[in-house]
Amino acid sequence: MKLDQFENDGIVVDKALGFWLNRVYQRLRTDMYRAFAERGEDVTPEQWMVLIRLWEREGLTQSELSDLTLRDAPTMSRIVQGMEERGLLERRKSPEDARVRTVFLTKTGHALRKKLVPVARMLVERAVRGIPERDLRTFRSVLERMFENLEP
Amino acid sequence: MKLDQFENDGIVVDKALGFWLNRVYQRLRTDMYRAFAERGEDVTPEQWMVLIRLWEREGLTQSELSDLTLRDAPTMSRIVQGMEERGLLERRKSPEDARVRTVFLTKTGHALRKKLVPVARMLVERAVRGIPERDLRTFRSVLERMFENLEP
DNA sequence: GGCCATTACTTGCATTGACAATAATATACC
DNA sequence: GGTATATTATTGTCAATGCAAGTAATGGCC
Repeated sequence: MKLDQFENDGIVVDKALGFWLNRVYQRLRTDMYRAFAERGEDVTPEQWMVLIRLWEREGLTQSELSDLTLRDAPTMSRIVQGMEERGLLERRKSPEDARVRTVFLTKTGHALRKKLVPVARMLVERAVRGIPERDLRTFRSVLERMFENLEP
Repeated sequence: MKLDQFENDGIVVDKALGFWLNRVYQRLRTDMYRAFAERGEDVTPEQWMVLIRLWEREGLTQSELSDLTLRDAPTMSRIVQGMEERGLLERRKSPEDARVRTVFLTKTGHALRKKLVPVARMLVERAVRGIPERDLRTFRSVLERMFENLEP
């Protein structure tokens, strides 16, 4: 199908930023999920984001994880619940504040680091293959600027 | 929170492409959904993509819509089903091929065009505000290249 | 000390999404 | 013509998401 084929009051669909962002984001996400699954690890990209944060620092609260990953509280609640059921982490009631649940990795959760980090790195390398470093810097700066431009 | 704070075997999280893609895509999507909702139209961004294709050409089959929007068949089946229940479109059995259901807009579906296109255009304008045209071209070409680099 | 707003988390509901499996129909090939 | 294969669409399952509403605990303020 030829690109630039659909025009709607000036919105050329196949050139629309949202269209391409969705396209690339979705495919990147699916690739990552499949790559993990192929290695026998049923870890979603969203769980991966949580793992990365916890490898760096354990004992984060759910709301800290929400902020760091830009998910709302209900979503984070369910993600960590799923990860707990899978044995990747455990939640402990904070002794200082009974409302808070702090999150700690299990042995399994820690072990995934060695296994999955190279896979993720390989995916990124493949995604950016052949793209000049200069263009990637521009790409990133445009993303950051777009993010600032959007709703707070 | 300072950026570049989390490093995992060389993956600097807050610089990671996937992280930023997700960030921007998610926020763009949510902004669009809210902008439509504020104007009283309960249209999701995914339904919006379908509308755009149908405004351009009616009578597309579900599988054509799947291809055009990069959704798989079950997802498209449910999206158009939801839109049909909302009265935005109707599905008709193809006379040539009994397996196929072709999709046509209702009056309501057509009417949304005038109402929502300016909203979408406003969102894009806000998102790219202050970004040089040159950088946007680079941005788009990087997205396209990344898409090619990923799984077919 | 006691009310009240705030915060942390959970649950409910609806949509999107991927994958697997199924039903119905069409096409290819012998 | 008849069987095998492919295509179109649907349903089921599970996870992620946003919003709204609810629960529990904290903290401020009088």
